[in-house]
Amino acid sequence: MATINAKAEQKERTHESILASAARLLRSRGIAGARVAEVMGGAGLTVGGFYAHFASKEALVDDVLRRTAARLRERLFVGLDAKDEADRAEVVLKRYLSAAHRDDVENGCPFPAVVGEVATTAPEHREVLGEQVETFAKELQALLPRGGNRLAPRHMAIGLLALMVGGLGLARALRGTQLSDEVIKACRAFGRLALRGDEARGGRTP
Amino acid sequence: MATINAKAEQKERTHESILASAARLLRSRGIAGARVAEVMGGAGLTVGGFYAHFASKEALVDDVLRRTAARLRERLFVGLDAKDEADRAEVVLKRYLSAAHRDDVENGCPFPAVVGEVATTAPEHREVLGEQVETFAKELQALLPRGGNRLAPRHMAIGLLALMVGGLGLARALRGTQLSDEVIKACRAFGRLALRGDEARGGRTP
DNA sequence: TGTACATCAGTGAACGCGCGTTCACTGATGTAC
DNA sequence: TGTACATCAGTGAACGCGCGTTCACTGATGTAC
Repeated sequence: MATINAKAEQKERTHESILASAARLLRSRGIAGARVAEVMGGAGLTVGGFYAHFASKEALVDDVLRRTAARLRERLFVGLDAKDEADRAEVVLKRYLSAAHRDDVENGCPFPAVVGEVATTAPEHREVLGEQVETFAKELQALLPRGGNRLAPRHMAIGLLALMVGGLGLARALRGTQLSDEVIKACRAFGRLALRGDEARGGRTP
Repeated sequence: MATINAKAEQKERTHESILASAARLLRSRGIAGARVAEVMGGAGLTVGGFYAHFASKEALVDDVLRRTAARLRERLFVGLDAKDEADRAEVVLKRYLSAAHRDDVENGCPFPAVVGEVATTAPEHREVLGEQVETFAKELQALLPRGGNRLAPRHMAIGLLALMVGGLGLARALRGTQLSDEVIKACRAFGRLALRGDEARGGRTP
């Protein structure tokens, strides 16, 4: 019997490296652009072996969406306990809307690469995307200061998410141009204004 | 000679109907999803004739992007002179972030369908997309009230654009779910808050 | 412990399909004389 | 005005290519006795 299951362990390692390769490709090339043969190549394997690990490309994409979204949340929401309650969301905003995040496509947020395709040609991933958007919004909402009075916290969280996804998506699409940098800066400032505007007591000025 | 150029006129009409068909398909299926054969079919023609009108699919997509973005601006920015200066941007926000706009994909904003692909698999359209984003931001900026003091008007315009594109993109990706409606509502409220927060005089509350 | 058999992750070629583009052809329109 | 020729928008089949998936095969690992 040797090791209890050297074979199963090896398979699990392979499975992980396929997922890692797919996670990189999905985020940098989108759903259609993440080709099965290339995913397997990125894991040091050949095409045919893919179906010993996943029922279909669709199943792979769903798995990868869940994992990359979860990893994004971890990275984005870590170490906020030490921060002042009023600053937490602003820290998230800065982490998300940064040139570093825009440029590190392979390890960043999967939403911008995927939202358009789910709307147009890949509705089969709508449910998973919905789950992940919902989870993200809920966790972000939990970080918001309680003092907000003008906007429901859930609306604040969803609005911030849309601003971040829209801003990062545009910035990535325009990568290399001056506008790309402006988009990041503008969305940061815009988000900060909304966050602080929610704290401000004053109504509209006459 | 008969009519001076019945042939040329017919060709121009055909050209327009190809563009109209492509405009519908590009917005509802994205770049890759808007197939040349289907575009021609939508104009009542067959594939082969396409190249009498466009040098390539790439050229068609660029033309369509320019036209659909221009038409969007017209629809979005029309009839605002009658409105109070402070309300104009809010009207645009409501027009853009509406269930009607989400559902009328074929006639709506082309950005959500296209941004992801330009970032991932179709960088050849980056320049045109950049032009259109720039133009949109400039025209939106011109509508903003002058009183704003906390946020540069250009940042306000770009932030609103990112929020709108991100919000509509998410809402379309999640079409048919409750979250989709929430996204629209939340982004509207979020954008309004930012617009009004910019007018408010008060700084942060202690 | 050894030996014969079973399992199954991974290989690499092949399959079927759909795409953008090309091309020989057609027929209606326009031109030359 | 009539006639022969030129033009060219549009047709529809074919081309080359890349994709997701299938499948017969392999060899290392695990099991039975």
